[in-house]
Amino acid sequence: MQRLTRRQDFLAAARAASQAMPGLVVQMRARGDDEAARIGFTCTRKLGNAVTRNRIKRRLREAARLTLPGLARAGHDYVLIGRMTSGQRPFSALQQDLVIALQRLHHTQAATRT
RNA sequence: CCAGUCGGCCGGAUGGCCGCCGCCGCAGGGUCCGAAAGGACGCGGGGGAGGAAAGUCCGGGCUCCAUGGAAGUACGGUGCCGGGUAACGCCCGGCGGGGGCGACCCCAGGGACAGUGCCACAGAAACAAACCGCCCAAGGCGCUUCGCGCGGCGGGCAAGGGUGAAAAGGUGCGGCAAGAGCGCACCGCGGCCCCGGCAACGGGGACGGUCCAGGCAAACCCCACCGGGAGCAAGACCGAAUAGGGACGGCAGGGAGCUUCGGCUCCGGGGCGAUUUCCGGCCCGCUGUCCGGGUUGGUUGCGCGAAGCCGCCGGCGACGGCGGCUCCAGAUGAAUGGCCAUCGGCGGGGCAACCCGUCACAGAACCCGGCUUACAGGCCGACUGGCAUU
Repeated sequence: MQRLTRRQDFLAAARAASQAMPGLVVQMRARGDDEAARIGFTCTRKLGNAVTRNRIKRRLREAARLTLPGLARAGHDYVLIGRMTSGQRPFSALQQDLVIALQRLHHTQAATRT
């Protein structure tokens, strides 16, 4: 899955819909095309030193790798944001957080569209 | 065995499933993304965080910019001596001072007769001082009158007390009215000579008592030596559309004047705003090809190096020389992982099997050499002081 690399894309995603969960925050933005879904990760310095931030980003990436291919929708950008809990939370729970967040985002999108 | 000092090293291990990023070999065919440059997708093999990767404090390599040489000024840095090194503010070996029974540890450790400045509080005084004091003592008064006492003009002293971080070398003897390097001895200090050492410095000798005298240079300063600036977002290359720049060609291009025949000037003309008139503003044609610059983007710089390991030789050592072997991360919104199992370490519980909890500091970003700071736990070696034993 293609990664987000431009600051512009991250800022656009931040303005769009977001869903906070115990282990992470997910942002979703509809790009308005039919291309494949893309994904980005954000870990701020608030989360800790470089080792902590790296670990959180890797767990988020692994969760996305295992979860997103079945759930991500084409034409959307997803940004996963790490939280203080992302490093210690059991991996299965973190994965479940991601699934629920995606379901909720898709649900509210469908509701506002109609 | 206990206590301690110094130096070096490690800093979880093994396996399974699923992933990520480079490299090499094979294949060189196709597909996809992109305007291009370029990138992705196959099979096999192998590699993939640290001792500090950190702080970004020094020294270099490399790159661009600047620069004729030398000297000076300003600014910044360094500061016992010798050596090591590409270089250093680093390291090694010495010296001096201080601490420890000792192994050993600590020290910005040039200059305070070049000058300026500061030395809080206390104290009389912090650079040439006299508070308490010690001593001599005029005139005066009293008495038991060739003396003594009271008091003290004036003067001497810096020993004792007191203040202080520091008060003008220390101790002792002599000396003196009282004292004082005033004299003497020893110690300290200073320059001179001799000896040892490459040197810092050490040892010895005779001499010096105006030994005119404190500390701070991490206050300014003086002296000696060193130093161009910026940094991989350095720099190099590739490179579309659009706008703008240049060259060449094609088509269109009213009149007059001047002309060195290339053009120039004036008048007219056309276009732009919903439209008409007036006034004002802006523009001077259309099109094709090519060139240069350059944005998003891409490639490179980018890892064979002051490299690592082993051995021998030289050196007290830092280190150097020779020989052999090895190839060992290369990301760029940034790979080096996620999950699980077994073992291991530590803490707690239990006689035990075992159970529960936990696993330090911390993540490469152009590359090296250092310094500093952080760090659970552990290993090895040398040495010191005790105790015990033979």
